Amino acid sequence: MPTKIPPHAIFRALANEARVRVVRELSGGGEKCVCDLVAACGLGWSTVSRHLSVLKAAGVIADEKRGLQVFYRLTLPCVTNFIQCLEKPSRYPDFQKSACCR
Amino acid sequence: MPTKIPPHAIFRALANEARVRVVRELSGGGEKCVCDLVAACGLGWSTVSRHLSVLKAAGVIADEKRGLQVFYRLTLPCVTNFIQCLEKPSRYPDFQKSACCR
DNA sequence: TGACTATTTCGCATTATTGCGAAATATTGA
DNA sequence: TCAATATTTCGCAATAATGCGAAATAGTCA
Repeated sequence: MPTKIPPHAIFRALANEARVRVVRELSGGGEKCVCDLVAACGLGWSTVSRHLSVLKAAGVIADEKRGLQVFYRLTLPCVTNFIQCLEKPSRYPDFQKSACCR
Repeated sequence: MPTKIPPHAIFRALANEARVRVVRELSGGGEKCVCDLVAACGLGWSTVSRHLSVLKAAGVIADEKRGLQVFYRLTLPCVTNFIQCLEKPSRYPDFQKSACCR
């Protein structure tokens, strides 16, 4: 059982456009190899690899090596839900009336 | 209507222990003055004030001045839900079996 | 074994974040 | 108007994050 990672550390792991893009790519439960994620991010391999290690250290994703390739998958599906909530058009209502994430 | 703030910017706003603490203090829909939040964070006034401006710029909280004091409230309740999810003990299961945020 | 492929690690330069204290701003009440 | 209170803004120093390319590592296959 991994050590408990505090919420702000999870947020920190997600506080980057490329890392959110990785989460998006993995949303739905599928796996992607690093090559796919590099293509999706539009950044260098070494950069994406480090982003992946940040997400993995935070417990957001997990990896599995098969042959030459490493495949990543999402381990924290609620992140997907939350991102979807953040993208609803009705995102800025008053607390009382909010339909966001409910 | 404020400009749409991308998810990673929301995550960035929450990527700090003090700012998450502020969100916690405001969870439930109540208001708090800056003095309360300074006490809750255990940091200097100027530091907390800047944290509040970061959260406000991200659309996570809103402020209202009444008399000498400024009161803050949460505008994005799904953040509370997400934090609660992150704190569930069953946070690190496999994607398939996860009960997190469901 | 040796070449090839996929990925990670390292070191660097640039930029962003964090916390502080001092100073500025705004509101209230004598 | 003047002083007191509540909060924000500013400038600074220290630390962290970001992206890159080069080099290292690991697995596959001839």
